[in-house]
Amino acid sequence: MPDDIGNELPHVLNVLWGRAKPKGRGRTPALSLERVVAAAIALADEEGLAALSMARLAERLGCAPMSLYRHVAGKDDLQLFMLNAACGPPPEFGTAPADWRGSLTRWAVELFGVYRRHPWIVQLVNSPPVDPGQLAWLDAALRALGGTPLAWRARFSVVMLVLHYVRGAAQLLTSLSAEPEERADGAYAALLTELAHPGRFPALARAIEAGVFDPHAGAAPDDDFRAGLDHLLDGVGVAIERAAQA
Amino acid sequence: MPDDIGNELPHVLNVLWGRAKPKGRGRTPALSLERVVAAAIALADEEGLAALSMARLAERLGCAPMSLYRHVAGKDDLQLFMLNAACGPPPEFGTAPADWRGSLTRWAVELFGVYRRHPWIVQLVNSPPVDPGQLAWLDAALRALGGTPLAWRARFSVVMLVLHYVRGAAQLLTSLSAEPEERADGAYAALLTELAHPGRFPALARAIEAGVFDPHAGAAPDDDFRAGLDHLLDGVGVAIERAAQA
DNA sequence: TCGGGGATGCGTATGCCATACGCTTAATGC
DNA sequence: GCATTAAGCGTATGGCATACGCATCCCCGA
Repeated sequence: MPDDIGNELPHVLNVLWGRAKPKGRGRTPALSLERVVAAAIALADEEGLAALSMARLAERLGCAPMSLYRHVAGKDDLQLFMLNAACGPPPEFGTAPADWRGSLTRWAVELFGVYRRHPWIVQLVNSPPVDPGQLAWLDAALRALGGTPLAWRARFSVVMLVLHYVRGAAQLLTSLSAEPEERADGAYAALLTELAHPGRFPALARAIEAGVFDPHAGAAPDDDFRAGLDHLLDGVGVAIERAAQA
Repeated sequence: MPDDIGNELPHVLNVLWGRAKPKGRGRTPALSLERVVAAAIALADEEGLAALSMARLAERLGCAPMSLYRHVAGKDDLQLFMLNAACGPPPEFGTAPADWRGSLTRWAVELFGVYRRHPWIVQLVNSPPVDPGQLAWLDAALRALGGTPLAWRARFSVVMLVLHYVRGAAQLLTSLSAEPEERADGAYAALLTELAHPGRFPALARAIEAGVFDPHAGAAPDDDFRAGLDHLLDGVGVAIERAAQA
C-alpha cells in the first residue's frame, strides 16, 4: 500500500508533489504559497540569502510576519519551496538522445544559467534533492546519457561530476563578481598579488602574473566555464568508449 | 611601496599573514586566538555549523561571550580563521613533479579527507580564498601540474575542476550520511522510490532500481569518489596530450 | 436569509542571536 | 608604587524565528 507511505510523509513533501487536498472552505486567502515563494525568490535574488528574513519578506508582501506561517511551516520549508520553484523545468530531450555530449552540454549550460540567476541556490543545498523541480533536472541529465553504454551507476557518477562542476563554477564566478561596491573589479587579483609572494607560493604567484585572476584579461567567464566543461566531457567520452569496447 | 598597501589591509588579513605586531603589555591573556579557533572548529565538527554561536563557544571555553571579541572582530572573522586553520598543510611535492596525475590524485584525496572531517567548510566558502591555508592548497595543486605543457590559465581551470568535484562529492556524501537518527540509513533511497514514479521520471526511476542511492549496494563511497576523480583526470589527460602536440 | 464551522490574518510574547559600549581588573615598565 | 595599557566581561539593543491564541471573514447548509 504505497499510499500509506504517502500519509507518513512530511506535509511539505505532500504539497510539493501535489498531494495536498484542496480546502475550499473558510476565509478567502489574500496570500498564496505561490506569491510567498515568488516574493522570497525575488528578495533572495536582489539582496542575497542573508537578507531573506520572514519579517522582511512579510514587509515586501504587505502582510504581517506571522501570516506567512499559514502557507509555510517555517523558514526551512520556505527554502525548500524556493529551491523547487527557482530551478524551473530542465531542457527537453528524448529518453535516449543520440548526441549525449550535446544534450549534457545544453543541460549544464542551462543549469549554469539558473545558478547565475539565483546564486543563493548554491548556498542552501545541504541535503539531497526531494522536490520535483530538482529531481526533474536529475532525470533529464540521466536521460542525456540514455544512449550510451554506461551502467546506471556510472551514469549517475557522470551526472554528479557535471553537477558539481556547474555548481562550483557558478559559485566561484558569483563570489568573484559580487564584490558589491567596496572594491573595484580587479581588487581580488591585486590583493593576491600583494599576499602571495613567490617564495612562499611559487606556482600561485606565476599564475597571478599570467593574469589568471584578472577579470579583463583572457576569455569571458562563460567561455572559461565552457572550456572546463569540455575538459570534463572529454573524460566522460573516454569512459564511454571504454564501456563500448567492453 | 608595497608596505603601504599592507597598512590598508583589513586587520584580519594582517593577523592571518603574520603581520600583526606583538603587544607585550597589559593583562596576561587567559584566552588566545588559537584556543578560540580550535574550540570553534571542534564545536562545528561535533554539532555542525548551525550550532556554532558566540555564546555556545564562550560556554565551551569557560569565558563570557564578549571575551571572544578581544581576539576576533566578529563571527565572520572567526570563520575565516577557522577556514584557514582547519584545512591544514597540503601534501608535499616538488615544483614540477613528473607524475602530475599521481600528485593531483593525492591532493584531491587529501582535500576530500579534510572536507569529510570538517563538513562545515563547504558551507561557508562564499568568497575567494584570501588566507594562507587555502592559498597553500591552491599553490600545491598548481605545482602538481608544473611538469605539464599546459598554460597557466589552463592549469588553473583544471585545478578548479578538481576542486569543485572534491567539494561537491564531499558535500553529497556528508548530506547523505548525516541523516542524524530520525531515519535509517537507506531512508533517502526509499523516499525516492516512493516519489519518483517511472512515468514522470523514467531515467531516475531506473537508476533508483539499479540501487544507485542504496548505500549498501555497490562500491564504498570512497571508491565512488575515486572513480569519478579518474573520469575527471582522464579528461585532463586528453587536454595535456593535446597541449603537448601543439 | 441567516447562523455556524473553519480557515485566514495577525498581535503578542519568548528566547536566541550578534554585538556596541564602557567599566573593572591586572600585568608591565618606569 | 604608579601610570599605562590591554584583557575580561556586564549590560543593553535590536533583529531574528516562531509558539499561541484571538479576531475576522467567508462558504455552506438550513
